[in-house]
Amino acid sequence: MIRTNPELMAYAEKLFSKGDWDLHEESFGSKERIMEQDHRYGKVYLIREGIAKCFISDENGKEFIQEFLGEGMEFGELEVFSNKLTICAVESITPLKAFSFTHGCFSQLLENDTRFNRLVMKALADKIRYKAPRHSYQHAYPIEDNIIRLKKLFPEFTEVISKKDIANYIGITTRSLNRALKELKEKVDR
Amino acid sequence: MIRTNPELMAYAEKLFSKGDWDLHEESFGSKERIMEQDHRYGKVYLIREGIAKCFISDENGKEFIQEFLGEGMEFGELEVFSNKLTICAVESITPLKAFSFTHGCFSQLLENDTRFNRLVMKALADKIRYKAPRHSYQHAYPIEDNIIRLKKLFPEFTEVISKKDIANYIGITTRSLNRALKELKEKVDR
DNA sequence: TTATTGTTGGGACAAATGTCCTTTTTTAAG
DNA sequence: CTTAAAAAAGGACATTTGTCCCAACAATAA
Repeated sequence: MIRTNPELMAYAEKLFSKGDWDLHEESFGSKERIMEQDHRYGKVYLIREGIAKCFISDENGKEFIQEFLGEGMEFGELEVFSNKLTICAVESITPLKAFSFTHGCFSQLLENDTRFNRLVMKALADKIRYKAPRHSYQHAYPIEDNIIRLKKLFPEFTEVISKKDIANYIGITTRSLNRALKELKEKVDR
Repeated sequence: MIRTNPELMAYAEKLFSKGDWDLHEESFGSKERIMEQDHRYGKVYLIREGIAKCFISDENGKEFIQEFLGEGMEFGELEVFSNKLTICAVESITPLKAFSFTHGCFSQLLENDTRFNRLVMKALADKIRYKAPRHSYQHAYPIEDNIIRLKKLFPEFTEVISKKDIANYIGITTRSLNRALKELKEKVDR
């Protein structure tokens, strides 16, 4: 549920400590908006510590959460390749520390550092791999099954993430989430 | 709805005609299963001509279509980076011609050909960009709106793709699709 | 402390969607 | 041309989920 990428994390740490590259660390408080949707930025971020959410919102203000980002996850990287506007907003859930690359620096690293290139490529591939079954599962099964699945994957999810965010992640209303949670508890009690 | 990638297509064409690389062309009839889910293959395909569907199916046999692949779209490339099993099955809808790269060849191209590397990277990024709003939209809006949207994007979609596939793409049953289509027509007639 | 706002939990009803079948239409095969 | 098989359309009903509320309970600021 909260995705991480230890390998990329470790490599970024190494790059940072070597200091050859124009790599910075930025800090954010919790609930801070780091990126807006449909905007243009010149930076790629890589989370060093903390949790953020990456989400799309529509005209009616409904949010749909794409991913919860943990250590080693990047965001803002898609815009390096296509020069389009951001599709997601990113907001910190906990206080955050993140590395930031300028687009230029990120591009140069991709070109000159084969290992970095491969790690970023793999990170992209993983994002795709991860999304596919998630959405199909959410459609195909009732809400209850989805919650059971989340609980197995990430037992403490209700403590870290608000009900609203969880609902927006599954793509349902909080009302439906509560209903499902209640029915689940009743089943367990019986 | 049916995705394409002309840039990558053109570049593959060029690579193929130069003949420096171990690149082959394969042909498939319509409704042929090219890749199974949860299997391992040693090849990456790039569609040269025709349309295929890429889908996940669950234990109950329900299919959920991830993408309709047209010219210039790759599949089987994710497994080059992570050495895991396929998450999707791929089946041709129309007769198909496709380039095939061995994993080895694909990897070497990535390492030695900067332009190829960048094109593949961009293709991955586009797959992510494309998926995000699609799923959020499908959740947030009623079926009818989704169909109107598809019609705008791809007016002739009912002629090429079966109702069942369209329903599996939107993540609904054929019954619901028919109901929505009927109501739409009635609204237009009035 | 006292408002104030935000989060959570849930009742009642409406609307959307799925399930199960049957009928009609189209396509393919003999 | 006829028949079998597959795809499309839709009726009737059940179920799920959403909408619109309101109440309880924090957490926060004044």
